Amino acid sequence: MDNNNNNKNINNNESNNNKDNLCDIDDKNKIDDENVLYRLSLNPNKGGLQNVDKEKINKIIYEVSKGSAFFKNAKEKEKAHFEKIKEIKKKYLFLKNQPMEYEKQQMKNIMNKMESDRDLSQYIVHVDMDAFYASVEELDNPELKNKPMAVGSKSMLSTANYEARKYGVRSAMPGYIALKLCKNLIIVPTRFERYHELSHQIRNIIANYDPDYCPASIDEVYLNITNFLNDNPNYTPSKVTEELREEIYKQTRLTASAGIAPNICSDMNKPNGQTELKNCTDEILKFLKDLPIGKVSGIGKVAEKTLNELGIKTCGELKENMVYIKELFKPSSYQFLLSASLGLGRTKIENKWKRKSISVERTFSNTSEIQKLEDKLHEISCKLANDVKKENLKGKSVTLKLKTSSFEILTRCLTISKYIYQQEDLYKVGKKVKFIYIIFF
DNA sequence: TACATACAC
DNA sequence: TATGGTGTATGTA
Repeated sequence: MDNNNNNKNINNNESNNNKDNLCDIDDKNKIDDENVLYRLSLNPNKGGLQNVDKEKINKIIYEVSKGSAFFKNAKEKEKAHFEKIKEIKKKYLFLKNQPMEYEKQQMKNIMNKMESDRDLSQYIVHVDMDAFYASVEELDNPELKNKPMAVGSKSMLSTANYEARKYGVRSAMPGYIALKLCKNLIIVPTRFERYHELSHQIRNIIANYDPDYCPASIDEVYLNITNFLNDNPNYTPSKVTEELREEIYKQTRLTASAGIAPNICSDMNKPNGQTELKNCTDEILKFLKDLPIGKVSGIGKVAEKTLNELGIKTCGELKENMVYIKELFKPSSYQFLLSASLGLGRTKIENKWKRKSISVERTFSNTSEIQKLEDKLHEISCKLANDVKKENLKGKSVTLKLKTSSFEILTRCLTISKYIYQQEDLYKVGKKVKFIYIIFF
């Protein structure tokens, strides 16, 4: 009997354990996959419209993606990140149990110093075109208006109009997945020349308010309107920004959104809106207090998740935890996060951009034929030589980047003694980096 | 210098 | 059928 009972107990325990283990594995996989979805930037929570059925959208995206090599690769990366987070968490818990009195005082001093250096004299405006590519397509083809539409291809979308965003369609989403979310979605191909043309037009308008404006991308500009305000005392920052946006609309029939702030710029009121943050420390800190850290430019999916795992979700919480961040992160990350937590952005707009690299990359279907790879190398070296010639550049470091069929990215780099710029030389050096093929065969 | 990772758009 | 292209910064070895 005893034996039997014992056996039974053991059996029960074992089966319970097994069951628990299975549950754990199932749950863990489920959580992992959710994390992967989030990592893929397909989480509709971020940016865009709020009134989307997030659950439904995520489910569709998951069903389409889950078996793919792309998803598998993302999952591997997610696992690696999870390990890193575990380490950081461990250190964090340890630090949390320390008094850290000295460090806390030190952090207070650092913050006070930075606070007293805060420059509130400059009025910086960040102008951002609404769904730029999509809006340009609607402009040139009004029939597309009020219909769900995205710019790109079945493989990849650049932008979606607001009608399409209601279905969860987003930039950086493959078109074929977008079509599952919205079967009436119209996908139009990109026309970069046209976007550049309008971008140029928009920058000319902006130059009237600050000739030293700084383009941040094809559809985004930073400008300093302090001088303009001094020269035109009857204007307020809001009024300048309104007029500027109106002028853009008048001349291009495209809408822009803007953030006005002394040192932190945000696009809280999109589309076709603007938000002003007064040049006043209290208002800046109040704004930051509940601002999700992921909204800060420079904090992407990885950093956001790392911080979230430490229980830090807002800039206010970030500020409160800076003592620990200083110990847990690398100096430059710490410096960046410290500035972000205080809302210290740029107060100087500089547009002395100097190119540091130039590149060409092409994605092609899976192959392991050397000839095809060499043909590709030839193709990109031609395009690169062309671009290099246009800008009168030369270089002596050549990097070859390879994406495998499992979406792993490998780079191999070779630095040579003299500067080159001709296609033949680029191709030759590219071929020299051939041990990249060895990985294959 | 070589390579990887993160980030923005 | 199918998950891009260009450029920058930074950490690590």
